[in-house]
Amino acid sequence: MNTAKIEFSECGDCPIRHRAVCSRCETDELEQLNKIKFYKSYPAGQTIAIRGEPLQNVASIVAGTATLTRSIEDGRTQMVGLLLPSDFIGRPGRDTLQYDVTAVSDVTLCCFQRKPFEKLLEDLPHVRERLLEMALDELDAARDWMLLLGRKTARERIASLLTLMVKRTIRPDGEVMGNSSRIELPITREAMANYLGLTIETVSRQLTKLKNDGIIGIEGKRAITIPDLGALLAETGDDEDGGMIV
Amino acid sequence: MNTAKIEFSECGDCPIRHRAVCSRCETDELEQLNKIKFYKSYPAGQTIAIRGEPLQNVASIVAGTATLTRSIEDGRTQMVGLLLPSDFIGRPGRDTLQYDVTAVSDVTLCCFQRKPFEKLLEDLPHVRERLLEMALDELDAARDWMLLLGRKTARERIASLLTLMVKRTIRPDGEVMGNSSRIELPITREAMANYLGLTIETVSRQLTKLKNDGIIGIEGKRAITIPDLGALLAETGDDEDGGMIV
DNA sequence: GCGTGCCTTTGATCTGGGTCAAGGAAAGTG
DNA sequence: CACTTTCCTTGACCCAGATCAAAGGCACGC
Repeated sequence: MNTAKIEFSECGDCPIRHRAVCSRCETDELEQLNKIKFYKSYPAGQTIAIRGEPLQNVASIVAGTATLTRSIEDGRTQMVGLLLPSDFIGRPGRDTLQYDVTAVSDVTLCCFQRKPFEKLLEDLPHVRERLLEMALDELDAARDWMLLLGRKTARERIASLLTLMVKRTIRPDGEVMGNSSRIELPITREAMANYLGLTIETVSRQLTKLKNDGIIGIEGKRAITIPDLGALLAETGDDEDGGMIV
Repeated sequence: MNTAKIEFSECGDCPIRHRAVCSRCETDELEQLNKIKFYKSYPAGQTIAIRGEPLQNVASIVAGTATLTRSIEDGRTQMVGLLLPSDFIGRPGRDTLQYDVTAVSDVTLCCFQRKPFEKLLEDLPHVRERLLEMALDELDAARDWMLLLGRKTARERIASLLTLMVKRTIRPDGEVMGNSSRIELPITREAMANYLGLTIETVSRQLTKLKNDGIIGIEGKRAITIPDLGALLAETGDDEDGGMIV
């Protein structure tokens, strides 16, 4: 998808930049991190890691979209995390992953061998601090998602997801979106359904309903236009302040 | 409820013991923490904190049960966390809370003023490390709950909750439960419903169904007996290994 | 003992979203 | 260009769980 979009330089000298630490890292700290980092790419659709298998590396997403899913044998699947560039995979202090990680688009990771990384952490307070912040942000996001899964209607769920996508699309260039915007859904209907706790049929139906109501426009399979962001926001079921954490 | 059960000495010299740091803290580190700690109690039903209001303190639960909930104006409410003794409330680096915190039973908190606590954190690597661990555990728990909310049937949800309760009941004395056991539900049907993304009627119906199927016994309103834990586990919809993180 | 509330159970009915089934549409492939 | 394959949409029908409504307990104060 956009593997090539983010240059090496964007990932920067410090490999877990973006939401991560590096703005606060000292040069020598970066040196240490750089010594154990390496890049790895996965084509769209490929499994990056499977629940329960020992985890060799931790990584930061440089480009592409990956998903974190949890499922039961009978096939029911729930996405529990959407990983966009700057998100972190894996966790210090755990040697197995609790979830399946899958590349949705072509994905490039900036990896660190877990053991050395953990050892390094002890000397890198900035990184540890940033990891805590990120974990807490993810926790908030997960909890917001719990409200969605437990209490929201199908239409509200779709609207919430689109809102989330818009918000997360803003970030890379730091540009603030106007009232109207256009997003490329980085995921299939199936992934959307798994994220929202719905079926693909319901996702499809609600999308067309939102289109018919003039809340969104649909261009092809993946592009959504949003003529009035406020109108979409009003469909999410959230409080005005738009509590959803991205 | 059991306010008196946990003695001051159990909370120990280090106030965020239990799941928290203190086993690894040095004596002088404990000293520092103790200087800014104080206890606070809330009767059952009382609101401990409201979403959005500035957060003065962080705290560790010493006794009782509290809930973390997120809700929308129209009354829909989703519980996003069940706080039992040893759990932590609040987060360093955020000055407002994202959720409502409510005492379900009588609750005793071990509080720290947030600002001094945050400053202290800089010098207490053990505590920071432990906070990260706890955040990651909570994240895993939240994600497991997402699977429940997104994909499980009402019966599976009830069974999962009971299983969770059993597992969390074990901890305080470290005693391993036998195959059969008895738990006191610390929460009302309404709280269960809000936790599970169901209505109280459905919760009630599924509980009686499980009773009629011999999976559980119901004694009064709050006590549940589980003659065969394996049978209950089989109803949760989870993999055999019982992946649920407590 | 007798209300008065609160929580819980049970019943009857309704409905949002699931399930099953049948077509499109776009992209690749030989 | 026909021929899969993959993804998406649409329709018809169904059912788990929501909603609406009515009783039980049980604990409390008077």
